[in-house]
Amino acid sequence: MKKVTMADVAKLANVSKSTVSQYLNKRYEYMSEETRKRIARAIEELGYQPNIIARSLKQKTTMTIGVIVFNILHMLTTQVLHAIEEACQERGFHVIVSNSDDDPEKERKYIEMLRAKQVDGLIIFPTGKNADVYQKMVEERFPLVFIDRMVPGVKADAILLDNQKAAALAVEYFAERGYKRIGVVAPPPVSHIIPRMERIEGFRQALAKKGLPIVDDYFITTEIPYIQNELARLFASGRLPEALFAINDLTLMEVLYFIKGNHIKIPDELAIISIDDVPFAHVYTPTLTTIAQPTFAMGKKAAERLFLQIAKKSEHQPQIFRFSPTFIERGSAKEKNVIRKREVT
Amino acid sequence: MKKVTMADVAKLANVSKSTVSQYLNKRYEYMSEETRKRIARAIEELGYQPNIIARSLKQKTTMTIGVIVFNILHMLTTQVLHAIEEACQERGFHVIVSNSDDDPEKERKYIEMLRAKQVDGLIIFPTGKNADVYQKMVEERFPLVFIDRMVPGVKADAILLDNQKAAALAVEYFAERGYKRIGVVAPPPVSHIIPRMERIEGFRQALAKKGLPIVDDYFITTEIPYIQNELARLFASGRLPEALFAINDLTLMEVLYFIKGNHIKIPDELAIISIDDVPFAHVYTPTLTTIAQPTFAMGKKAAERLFLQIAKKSEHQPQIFRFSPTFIERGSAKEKNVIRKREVT
DNA sequence: TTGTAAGCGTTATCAG
DNA sequence: CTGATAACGCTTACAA
Repeated sequence: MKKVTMADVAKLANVSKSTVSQYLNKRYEYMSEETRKRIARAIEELGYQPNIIARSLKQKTTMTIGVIVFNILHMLTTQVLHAIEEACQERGFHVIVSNSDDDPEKERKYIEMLRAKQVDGLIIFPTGKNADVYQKMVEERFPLVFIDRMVPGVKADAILLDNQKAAALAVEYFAERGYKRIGVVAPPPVSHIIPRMERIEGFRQALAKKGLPIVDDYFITTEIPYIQNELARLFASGRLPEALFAINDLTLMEVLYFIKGNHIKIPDELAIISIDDVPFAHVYTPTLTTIAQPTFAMGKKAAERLFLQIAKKSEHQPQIFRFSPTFIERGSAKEKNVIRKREVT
Repeated sequence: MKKVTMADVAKLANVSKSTVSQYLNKRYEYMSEETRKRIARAIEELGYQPNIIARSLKQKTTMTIGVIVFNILHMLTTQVLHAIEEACQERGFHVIVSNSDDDPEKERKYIEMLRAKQVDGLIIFPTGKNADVYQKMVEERFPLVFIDRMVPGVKADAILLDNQKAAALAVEYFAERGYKRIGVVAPPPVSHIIPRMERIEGFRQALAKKGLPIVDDYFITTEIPYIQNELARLFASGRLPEALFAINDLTLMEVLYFIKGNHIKIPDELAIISIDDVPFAHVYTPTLTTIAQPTFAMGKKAAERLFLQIAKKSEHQPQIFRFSPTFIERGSAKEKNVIRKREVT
């Protein structure tokens, strides 16, 4: 498959490459109707397709951005990706998606590769463990925005949920309905995963603020695969809380699985609120009360901030954006201690 | 932000660009220990990063493939994308993801753009409406594989579910358990969306084969937003079937929503089987009997076939791969007409 | 209004 | 073992 190049078109149309180039870049203002047509015909005839790689080399811009996610199967990821893709589409950008699998090594390698490929900017759901690499990028003024997680000390744009508020929303809702023994389910808090810390800490503080007991046993913070065990142990000992706050969709799934396996009734025996408005929340029985992240808005904002940086690399003031969660009241948490008839919610 | 190039490294190391190039491509066989070290040091010192764009221009290969999906929020898409990404990762390829939104125009534009960007191949979840464009690619021997849907007349690799079998699996399961009035829920059958046709037709044929009545009213084939209405109309008229086959995750959600709104009992009043093993199938009440697509295997296969084509463009025999669905028996369809105690499944 | 020629940062082909 | 030198396909001054 002989690639046809600009030179071929030029030859056929009897003009020079530069004229063809002008044509392609729609600068036909100073071009005779005549030549324009000849070029158009030549292009048509040869089935010419410009080679953007060559152009990129010259222009030093690829109209491509990279997105590195740490968990491509996470619901938040999918939705944010969707928003980013859409925003890019509008501006003629393309998106290279890479999955770091929450492995800092992989993440580092991807950043390097993507930059070698000359992407115009990077949106990262950071593992949090490559502060040096991130820092280098901001020093070089390479367009960068973090999303979902941020990295302390690295002065870059970050798009985050107001995690503390999300936790408070859950606790307050429970508290106002008479729940006292409230637990949280999360992966282990580790210092470089900020949202996790904020959600767990926010939960603790909200509890304190409401004057509710803080019981260590009710902090189920262990890796996803062990959550079942932990929950089972509590249950067996008869010390299960009355309400549970699941800090994301993955932990929610574990909680639901546990509940199902043990024939526990929601919300009567155990009330549930989770962050992330899972797609089946409204068809589940009972319907699930959740705290939604504005995923679409977040993705869009991330893209916008990136474009801003790309447009004027120099004086960009990095900023942290906290998005407010939305409380979606459904049926998995209700007034406590009220006898009601059995109903489908 | 002066980009440091190979020339800079060469100068600092006191060698020529070609030598540096050799070094970068790990051809140090014929290189003195001495120069190698000098180059390494120079690279280190300058923080040199190769520019892959330049290399691509020369080598005519970008180590990048494009994936065009028609619905980025569909569960199948997410999972297949994950598999593709992983396969690419292993071979050092990158993936540009684009969403055609099932709009042929957009799809066409994307194909063009991506090819202009010199991607080494394309994996497409086709809208089905751009036969001419697809055809041109196969004629040019441009690496291409279709997934999920295929395009009649276009001789390209296609990775598909055995849709007929999937439908038969559902019908047989229902039939063997005494269900007679079985319906299907799907978007409208249109000739260019093959899996839809195959699933609906497969359903019809399986019904015939089992000697079950084929009732027009039980073919609920309308756009997603109208499914509720359609279902409601049937329900109001008292002619709701005993069992429903949902042809994908999106239609399943509609069915579940309807059921929930009308307090219908699964499986006693209405049994359900769907294609796509939704993530909440095992925590739903009752648990959901589904027909899973081997999404991961399909994505992997798609990538493999594409790499095969990329490796030896010339003699590639296009092939259609039919993947067998897996029946996952859970609780949303049971023996019919048997009184059982109420149980949590 | 159009052509010439010099890059862009690599790789590849040959000499040396 | 190393170095010139010519591509790769396009853009962009600068001429004409």
